[in-house]
Amino acid sequence: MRTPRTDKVSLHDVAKAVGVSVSTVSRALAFPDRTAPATRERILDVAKSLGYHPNIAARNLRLGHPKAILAIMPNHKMTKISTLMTSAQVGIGQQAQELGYTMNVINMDGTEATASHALELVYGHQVSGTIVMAEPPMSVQDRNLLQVGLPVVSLTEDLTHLGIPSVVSSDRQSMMDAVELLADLGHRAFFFISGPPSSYHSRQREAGVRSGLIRRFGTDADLQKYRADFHVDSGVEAARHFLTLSPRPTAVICWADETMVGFQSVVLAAGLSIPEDLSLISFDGLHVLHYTTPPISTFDQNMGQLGAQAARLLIEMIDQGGPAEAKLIEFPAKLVAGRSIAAPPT
Amino acid sequence: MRTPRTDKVSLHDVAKAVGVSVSTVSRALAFPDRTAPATRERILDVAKSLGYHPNIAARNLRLGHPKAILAIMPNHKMTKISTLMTSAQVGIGQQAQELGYTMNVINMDGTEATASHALELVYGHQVSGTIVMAEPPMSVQDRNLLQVGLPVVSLTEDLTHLGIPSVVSSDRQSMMDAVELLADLGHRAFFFISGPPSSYHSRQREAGVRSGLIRRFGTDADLQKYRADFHVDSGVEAARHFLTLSPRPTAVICWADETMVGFQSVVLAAGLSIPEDLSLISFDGLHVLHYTTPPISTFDQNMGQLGAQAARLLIEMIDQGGPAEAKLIEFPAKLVAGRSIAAPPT
DNA sequence: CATATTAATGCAAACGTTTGCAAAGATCGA
DNA sequence: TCGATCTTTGCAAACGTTTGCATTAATATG
Repeated sequence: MRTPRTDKVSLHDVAKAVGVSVSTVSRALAFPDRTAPATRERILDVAKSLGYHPNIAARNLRLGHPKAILAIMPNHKMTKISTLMTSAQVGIGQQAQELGYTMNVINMDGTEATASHALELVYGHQVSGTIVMAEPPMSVQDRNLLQVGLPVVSLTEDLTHLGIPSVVSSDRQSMMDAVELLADLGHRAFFFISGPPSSYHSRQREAGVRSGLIRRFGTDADLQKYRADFHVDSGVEAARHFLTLSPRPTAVICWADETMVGFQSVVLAAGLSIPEDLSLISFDGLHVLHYTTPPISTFDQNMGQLGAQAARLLIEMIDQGGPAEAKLIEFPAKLVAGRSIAAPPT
Repeated sequence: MRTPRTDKVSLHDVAKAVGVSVSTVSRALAFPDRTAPATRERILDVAKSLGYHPNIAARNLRLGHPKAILAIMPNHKMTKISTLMTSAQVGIGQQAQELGYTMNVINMDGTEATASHALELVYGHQVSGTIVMAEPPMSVQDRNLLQVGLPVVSLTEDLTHLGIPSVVSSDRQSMMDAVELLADLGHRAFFFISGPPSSYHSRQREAGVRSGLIRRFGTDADLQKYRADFHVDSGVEAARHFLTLSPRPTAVICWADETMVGFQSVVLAAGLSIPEDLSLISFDGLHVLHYTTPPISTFDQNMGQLGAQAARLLIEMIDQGGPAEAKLIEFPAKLVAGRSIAAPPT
């Protein structure tokens, strides 16, 4: 029967060339000591000279696992300057590679076509597990990421309530620390820039700020709040609002570095001095915050490490077959000091 | 013979359930009109109720092509704040998806293990083409990205001299435009911050600056130069050097936004005013430059578009079988005006 | 009604591997 | 020298598809 030409050299080809069966060739390559030295050598020679390279797809089909994982990246349009997710991807990829897995990547864009494409990969047995980043586990028509039965790990969001093991940063604790730090310097009036209420991180971080205030002062009455959004422009809006306040809070805590960049650009342009007039601190650890004027203090998440952990966890689940307990792994974020914090003006 | 369990439902399963042969099931799904309405309906029903989803890997094996491309991302450590390559990846992924391809991603890290892993993917027929970004086409031992015979496209670097079709930005032309712009404002003393001489882009952009000067003034004698590197810290060093110059040039052209961010942070801290004392312009279109104080003018590359184009080109080559002519596709970069340019101080 | 044409289905091979089992060949102890 | 043990190799099935060809059933034609 007609079959697509491949001009590739297969086990069969080298077997024929050596005058031996396919199985011996396969074994000569996989278990060198389970085959006679003479034949093995001949086989290796011919394989090399013919330019044989095993077809991994065929092997994986036979073995019944694709040895590949899927990384579902968040919608790129949400964020203009953040490099967080790239770091996460690098971490995932490196770890996967070390464990013998390849990485497929899908960048979400909010369209159904893309979600569908992602599901095609998992339903089509192209990958044996998925890491979802900052996106709710999707479903399109009758297909659903959670129902397919393949392992899933959530990175950056706590989805343990859905039975999904999750790797996250210590949002809450870091924000409590931020409050403590500012309070120690003498600040009493706080301004928190949140993300959208739909954002897990925003909720966590706001909760952290409030807990910090309550722990320290017994109340969070001195907290004013502005609801911003993911990307940098919403920080601009937050700043415009902030400038209308009177009296103005002296300490600004922002839920995300990207938003903070927008905020800072406006308050600087308005003539405020940082940190003399205003102390700033935020969360994420974007490298660019070291190079603003002044550098801004932020909690670094080390997303590479988180990504690697997520990959380890996922592949562990894959290798042991079936989903494990939905545990939560939390990494502490580490304060990277800038020069954006000082005592409030007297 | 024993074979790994998969608990997946295959064509065979639904065929048995319906009481029909595998081939009819396959056809019922692929060519609905080439099968009797009654059976087709029965098959579709059973397939759905059993939860059948085709195994794409098996299909691709049979068809002889993996329907996947590989994106080789540059070493992430080179760059701390740039989001360029992420945009490129998004563009590639979207375009690939539209054309029915999936995307594997490898983030280079300079280790041989990673290069080896990438080559494993292409030699193992896991992907049918490769886009390489800002990395020389790698080779490890007897394996070489170019010799395997699969299509390769270079993104951001001109590798046409190696026979590789390439998609690039108009580095040269943009830099000539930058010179023109500054000269029109009255600048006569220029400072160019280059990247490492090994960088294709750095060479191109420097050439552009020199051509621009020569075109305008007949000489590039008034150009001073500092050799920086990829990432932001080298911009810091460039600035330290710049501050020692006397008299100082009034116009600074930087080869890359990331480096510019470092440069700016230092000259601002040194008390210089931009653009009153110093005009700044650079290249890449990083979004964060809109939010520095002041915003910095830069040439935007629209990497998403470039990536999509590279993917189209690659898949075209794949579908037509075999490498095409090594053409060069150049996209013009577009000036995004900040507030970093003005007439020189008198 | 017989035959030619068309539509619907089934058979089996093929994609490139891996591996349990069996067969053949070699080695050895008595 | 003869079974018994061990090593080396081959056979064939299996992973889940697709598809050329053959076969059967249904329909049309004279």
